[in-house]
Amino acid sequence: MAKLRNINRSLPMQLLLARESTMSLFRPMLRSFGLTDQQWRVLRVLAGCDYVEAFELSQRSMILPPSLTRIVKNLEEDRLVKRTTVSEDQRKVLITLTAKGSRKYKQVVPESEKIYRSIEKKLGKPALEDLLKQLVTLNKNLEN
Amino acid sequence: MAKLRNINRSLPMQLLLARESTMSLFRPMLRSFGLTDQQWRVLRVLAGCDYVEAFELSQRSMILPPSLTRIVKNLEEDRLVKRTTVSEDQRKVLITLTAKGSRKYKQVVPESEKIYRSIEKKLGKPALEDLLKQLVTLNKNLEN
DNA sequence: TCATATTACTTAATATATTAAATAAATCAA
DNA sequence: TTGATTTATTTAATATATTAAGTAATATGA
Repeated sequence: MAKLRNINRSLPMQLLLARESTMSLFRPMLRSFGLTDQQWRVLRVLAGCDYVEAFELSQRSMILPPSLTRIVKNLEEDRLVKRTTVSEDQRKVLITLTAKGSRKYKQVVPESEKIYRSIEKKLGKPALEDLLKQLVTLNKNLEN
Repeated sequence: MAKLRNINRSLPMQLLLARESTMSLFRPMLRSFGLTDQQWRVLRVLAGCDYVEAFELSQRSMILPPSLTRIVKNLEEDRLVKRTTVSEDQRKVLITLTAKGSRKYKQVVPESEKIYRSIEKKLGKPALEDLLKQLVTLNKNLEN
């Protein structure tokens, strides 16, 4: 019978496993701040600039537009972000962090970095750097 | 303000991106066979053995038990898998591939391998091997 | 042996992913 | 200028993820 490669030799499976091993270290911390993984990705992008268009936010947070609509709605109900429209193009939606959102972000950052450093310690900084470099290369080469 | 590392230097984000770049190559093919990513992961594990307990299937397909319950139910409705219980321990559920499921698996395998080889070509076999090795190491070292 | 704990799985509730279709504003072409 | 197209986002429908709680079968210990 046609045999598929073993899971240990499957790039998609190893990437899934790696993503899970990694996120499982951050998840409890994020939950303790009342944030889902995706909500944190959104806050993180918003913290880097004054406002972002929905489409760009979708790209940069790696969340598809339909999911983003709901996530932003929930974040808005929690008063962490604010949606506005820009008069020059009424189709576009701009999203910004509120003061409360900014405070939340600042609370999470040091905890996140703490976990990141513990990962660096477990893997070794050179190995981590090397892995990151290879992932960036892969992402560039598989870009559609 | 406390600043978080850039996304290009974030292991979780690069892993997410890499997983997406990779899966986006397989997804259209799987959909053309009427399979979701997760359904394929299940079929793939089942193809490797006569029967699997639900818990082991969950582990090996990287799908949490509550999701697996529904996925197996849907696969069962499509007549691709079958659920049975074993009398020695009535709590356990054994899942097996049906003949139809096995045929589906055999149809997908060569298409999957074709895509895999195209990835090997894009990245270079040594780079891919190296990346896989590093991911396996990461997964081992971050194991909880 | 019988109450208690554990195991294996399912249900439930909420959040997100994916694909397609809908909507409304902006642009383009005749 | 107006009808057709494109763009930006939202809605809808179905599938999956995550966490907590529930259920039934099995194992454990006094």
